[in-house]
Amino acid sequence: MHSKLTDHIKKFIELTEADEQLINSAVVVKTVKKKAFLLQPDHICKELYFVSNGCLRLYFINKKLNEQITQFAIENWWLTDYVSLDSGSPSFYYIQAIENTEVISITKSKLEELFIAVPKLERYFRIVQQRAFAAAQTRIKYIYSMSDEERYWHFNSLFPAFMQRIPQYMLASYLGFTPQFMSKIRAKKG
Amino acid sequence: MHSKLTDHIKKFIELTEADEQLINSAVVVKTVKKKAFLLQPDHICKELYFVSNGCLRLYFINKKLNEQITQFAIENWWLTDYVSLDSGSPSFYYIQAIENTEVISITKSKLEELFIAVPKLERYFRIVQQRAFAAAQTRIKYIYSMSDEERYWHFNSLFPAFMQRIPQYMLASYLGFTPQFMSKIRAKKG
DNA sequence: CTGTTTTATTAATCTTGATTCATTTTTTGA
DNA sequence: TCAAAAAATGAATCAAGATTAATAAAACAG
Repeated sequence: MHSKLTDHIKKFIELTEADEQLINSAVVVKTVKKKAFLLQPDHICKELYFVSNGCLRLYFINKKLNEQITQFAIENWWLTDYVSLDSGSPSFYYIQAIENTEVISITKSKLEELFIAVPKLERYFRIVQQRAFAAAQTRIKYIYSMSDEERYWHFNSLFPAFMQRIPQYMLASYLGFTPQFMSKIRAKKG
Repeated sequence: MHSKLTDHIKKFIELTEADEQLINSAVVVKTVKKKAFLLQPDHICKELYFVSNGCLRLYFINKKLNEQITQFAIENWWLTDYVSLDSGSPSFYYIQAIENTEVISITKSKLEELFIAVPKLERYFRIVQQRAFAAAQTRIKYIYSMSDEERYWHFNSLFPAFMQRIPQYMLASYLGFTPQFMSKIRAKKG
């Protein structure tokens, strides 16, 4: 019994058939239509989402009442509001499907049970979290070492396929500038 | 046999006396004089540092040849360049002591051995990494929802004691603006 | 102590990217 | 298939914070 999730886990640790069954019976597969929400502000985030198919965005509404995207998640990425999940405090975020999406969802409490039943999963999540933090370190470095225009071209060169997949205004939001400024940049070079 | 590190670990998981001995014999205590370096660019980062006393900063030199600080670490915080550590690629960063500092240092390879000898340490590091990532999520939210001036006052209200501890120009660097702008802000209100 | 380095301040000018508002193009759903 | 909504573009003006340059104050080493 395998799933996109256990396939992913097996890239990092070994799983027995029994482990896989424990994992797959702890999770729930959810199909999320484009524009549907998995999390909304003021709700307490109780689940982690592993994208098996499609694309999610994490965003909040800023003081100017604009959507500010802070993360995307595509296939094989985990997404959740760890602040709300860890502390039990209400979230400030929306998690929304950008495309029709399939996620493998696990609740915080089921995950804690799973860590007891399959302790080596701690290792998998330790590695995943370490990589996520490394990515965040790198992102903060980019934020503080490139202008907005440079970050646009940089993102462009690193993830051309992803850029085809999302509306431009969402990338502008993620990169922290306005759609108008993005048009200006694009008009210049290409 | 305890240390500041095992005390910290015991806040998250239980350790036997034997576990503690294994941990403490895998690590090395280093005293780092103010302004001394634990990591410099072009070197491959092979160690993780747990600050038992003092204060470190992680920074790189940006295109304008200024120091850009991206992280601080005080007592009970881990600091390393996870990108270089994970991938074995040369680092872009400096890790430098801001004060005379004592760190508990462990190499990547010793840590891997320790994970085999004391598997429950995976859980400790999983939790530590998850919190670090949650902090990074929050930081990115602040970067994209407050002006530089707002972030200054916000930091000021959250960490007044830490502000006493570091030169102002380092905080300006961490917050992503110039010392001149910081003086302007301070002259206004406080 | 005292000269030197490090840190902080002030002010004038300049730049990047925001804002506002209008228009055009593309996508979507009934 | 076509109206309506969503997404992208364009241009004029504006503002937050950078740059430059000079000075002042504090910390430090010999």
